[in-house]
Amino acid sequence: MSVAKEKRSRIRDAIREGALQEFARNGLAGTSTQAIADAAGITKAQLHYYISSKEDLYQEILGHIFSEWRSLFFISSSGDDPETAIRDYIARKVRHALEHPEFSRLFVNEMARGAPEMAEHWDRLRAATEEASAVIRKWIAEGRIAPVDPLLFQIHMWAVTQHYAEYEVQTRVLMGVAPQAPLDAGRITEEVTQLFLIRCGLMQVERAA
Amino acid sequence: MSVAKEKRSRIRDAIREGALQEFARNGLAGTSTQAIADAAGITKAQLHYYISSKEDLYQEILGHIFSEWRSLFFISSSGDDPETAIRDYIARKVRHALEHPEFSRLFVNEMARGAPEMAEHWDRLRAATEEASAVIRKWIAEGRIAPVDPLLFQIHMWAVTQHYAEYEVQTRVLMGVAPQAPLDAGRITEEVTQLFLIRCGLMQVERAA
Amino acid sequence: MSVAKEKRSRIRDAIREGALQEFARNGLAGTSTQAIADAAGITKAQLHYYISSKEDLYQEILGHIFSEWRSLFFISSSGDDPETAIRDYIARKVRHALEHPEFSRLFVNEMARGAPEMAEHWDRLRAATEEASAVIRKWIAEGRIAPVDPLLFQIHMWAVTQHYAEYEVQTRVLMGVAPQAPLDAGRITEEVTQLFLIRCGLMQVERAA
Amino acid sequence: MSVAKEKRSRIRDAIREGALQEFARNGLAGTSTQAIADAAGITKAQLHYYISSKEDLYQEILGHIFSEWRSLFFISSSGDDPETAIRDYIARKVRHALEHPEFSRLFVNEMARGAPEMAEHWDRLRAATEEASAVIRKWIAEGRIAPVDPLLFQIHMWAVTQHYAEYEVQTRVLMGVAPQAPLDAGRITEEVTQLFLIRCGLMQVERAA
DNA sequence: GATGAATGAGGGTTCATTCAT
DNA sequence: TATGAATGAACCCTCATTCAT
Repeated sequence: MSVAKEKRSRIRDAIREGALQEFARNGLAGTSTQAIADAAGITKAQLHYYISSKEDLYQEILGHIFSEWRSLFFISSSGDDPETAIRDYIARKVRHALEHPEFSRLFVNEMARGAPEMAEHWDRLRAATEEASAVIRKWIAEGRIAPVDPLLFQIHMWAVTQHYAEYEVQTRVLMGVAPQAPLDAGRITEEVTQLFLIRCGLMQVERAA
Repeated sequence: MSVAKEKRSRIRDAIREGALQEFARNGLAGTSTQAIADAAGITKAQLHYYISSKEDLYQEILGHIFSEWRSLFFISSSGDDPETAIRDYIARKVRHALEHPEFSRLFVNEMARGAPEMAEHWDRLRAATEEASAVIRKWIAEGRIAPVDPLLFQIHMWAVTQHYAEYEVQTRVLMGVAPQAPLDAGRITEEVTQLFLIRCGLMQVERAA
Repeated sequence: MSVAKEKRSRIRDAIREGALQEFARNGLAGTSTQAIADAAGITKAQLHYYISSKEDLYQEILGHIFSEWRSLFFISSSGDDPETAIRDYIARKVRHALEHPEFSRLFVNEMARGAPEMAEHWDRLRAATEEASAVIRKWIAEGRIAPVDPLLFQIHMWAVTQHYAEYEVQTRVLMGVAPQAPLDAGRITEEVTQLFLIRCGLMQVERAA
Repeated sequence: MSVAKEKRSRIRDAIREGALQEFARNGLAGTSTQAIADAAGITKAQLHYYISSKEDLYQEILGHIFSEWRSLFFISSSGDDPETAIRDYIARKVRHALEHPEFSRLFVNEMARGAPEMAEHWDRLRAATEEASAVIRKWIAEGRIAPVDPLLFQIHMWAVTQHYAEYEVQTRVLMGVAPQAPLDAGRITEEVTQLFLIRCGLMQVERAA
């Protein structure tokens, strides 16, 4: 019984994983259930035994991504000092973008479609963002960082870090990194961190030569 | 004669426009020729009279985007001083992202697929980027801006400005702007400009309160 | 005026010629009006100005072939002696098969379809064949040739000679003749003639070695 | 299980049979998958579940015909005496032409197109023909038959017997046989056999009256 | 006459989903 | 559960023919 359950669970994971890859690559409409079944190593008929429809599977995965991101994608409101919070956030986010680019790709694809499936998630996103904005505003009020637009500051950090997932191919071309080789996470994290720490006065610009 | 030519030209434009919208929304595979025809206000058979195939139309539009971008998307190597060059670049790019978000959306979608149709364009992109990097390096060498990684500096400006096109829906939600209302281009341009000018020492951080 | 007429006539000939080639190659259903127009060196719209429909053009060509054949394809009932009549017939037919194989190909293709368009021609064909049979029967009655089945005798001459048009490709392969090089008409005519002359006692078998 | 397999096998046979009929009638280009599906008594979508493409199905059938013919269409090199070998060959071939005329029709249709799909079969055909030619040459050398051109002798036997399949409609008209009634196989076989036996001295011409 | 444009029907094929076993 | 088979709707595209200029 437990063995059967475990197998079922393994198949479900394989489906989620395969579907994520395929949806991220080709979008909802551009992905065939056959492709998902192949990626999961099962037959198409078997796939339809585990899912109710392609759309539902897509929805489920979107929700999955969303919940994973809530922990990852917002400046923590824990007691960290601003610099630590920002450094951690950027490092975490860059690492995630390089290791799991499919998440971002599926996400941006959904945005391109006008995010019809996201309606139910917007409230939670807005709330989490507002929470982080409050933290930033507090930092500003306490004189711990220079004044910034809290919302746009977050959006820009998000934008820059996401970019490495979404434009991986282009970044490889521009940085001269071969398809399979890893991108230089250190160089990226360093430069991104500087950009935002300097912006809010937590780091000084190097003197010009 | 001229009337006929004009009509033909109008139809061709309608096709390009409609196809751009649809491809940007649903990608190559996810877009049906019926949808393109509808968007262009013509019949499917008529569409196929004007194009040779969906793939070719896609390619043509991709090339179109690419050539438009060459003028828009790189820091000009003209004699501008660094601040003017950066300000202009960001303003131009933000405006474009807000007015023609489909361009970026089609582009990021193509990236997600691994950019199979871009092969022929990479060389030109790399060359243009390298040219801009040379300009930035010169600025650094001349002590006109603080040292930055020239390539990543460009990538990040690109990332932040593109973001407003790609994540328009989300941005609206977070900024509380209704679907049809315009986003606050001034606020965005201002904050983005500050981010990058401060980074390279061309603007000072406001003193914390 | 006469010049215009001549041009029109030239176009009509080009259409017939082109259509014959195409129909012979790909059959009625398998031939597109575009292909015919191309072969005739005109536009598709222009073609439809000259013909009323693809089917009608096909019919016309079939009739054309048929009338050309009436003179070619039956043993002449003129006063020739049997040997001359048979020799002439075979020589004429082999030459025609090698020079205008399209005729036979279109014909056999029509047969394969059940010859739905031939209905009106059958009577004339049967009459002509019967006429020739009468000649043969007379020859037999007069003791000028050995007894043969007059109808089958004709059918077999027809079959063997047609074959060189219909199976030209295969014959080339078997005889080792390159695609553009001419088939050995002399060898073929000689052997075919012997076959039928020997059959009706007008030529002796070579003694076995 | 076995029932399912049997059903599948029956469907496959129905497809092959239906496709053969349709292809023989209208050629590759002129045959629609709908027509094949109808002939096989299945839906178009079902057809495409069993075949990979129309072209592949055509190829498969062509190969099928070809392999069936290898045993049928060459003078056996077994120890038969010449007369038996020739008599058997003709009888076999006439029977086949009358019973399975579609084979020949598809074949001749393929020839008309220039036999683009036959490339891979030519070698085997040439080899088999050459083998039979060797047998005939041996017969001649041994004085068992009169000298003939071995290749053309084969071609002509082939031509005459094929004819009854390819021109069945015309033959019916000329012989006055109603569409469904059987052709007189005996009369045909007899006359064809005489033609070739007489040619090679294995039978005497009847004395003229 | 000639031609670019248009169109309704149909071409081959794929697909998400269901069904029977 | 799992899987071959089936299906109706769609998909991309071509075609014979007509129309307007």
